[in-house]
Amino acid sequence: METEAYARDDPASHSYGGPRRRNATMFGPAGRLYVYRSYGVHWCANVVCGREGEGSAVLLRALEPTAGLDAMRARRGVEDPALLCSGPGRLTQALGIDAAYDGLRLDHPPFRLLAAPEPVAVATTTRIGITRASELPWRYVLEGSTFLSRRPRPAAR
DNA sequence: GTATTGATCTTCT
DNA sequence: GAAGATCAATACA
Repeated sequence: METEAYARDDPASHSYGGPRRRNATMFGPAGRLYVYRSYGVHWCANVVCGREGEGSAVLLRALEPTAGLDAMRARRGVEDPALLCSGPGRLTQALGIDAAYDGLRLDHPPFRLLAAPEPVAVATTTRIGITRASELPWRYVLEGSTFLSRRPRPAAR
């Protein structure tokens, strides 16, 4: 439901400044998962894209829980589906993703790659939660979704 | 309702 | 020793 793009020549990106130990996965081949520790508390998951050595990735900021709701609730300790995966740290906690998943291919188990069921309406906004280059319009959300990391409104009434 | 802060890890200076 | 692609609890209006 919500993603953010990070590029090589992007001051907010981990790949900014070239390959290092932590961001090695970002510079690997596309289609892998890049997992890192955020603020010492959360895990964040990215999909590596671009060519090998390019160092770009897409941060998964929110998704709509459609399966395994009970497992997600157990891991999160939250009931409301709208709060299960609405944020990068929440998302990884709900899915049980940690450093062990860093570098894994998304087209191999335990993951699966599926085609989008239908065209979706995507809105573009500025990025969130970063201190550098936050003005770049590289955040992409599903139009009208109620599962975003920052709600547009407390449900129209 | 908005604003502030603690938690606590990895990397970099 | 500081900063950071965050979250949730607490403080304040």
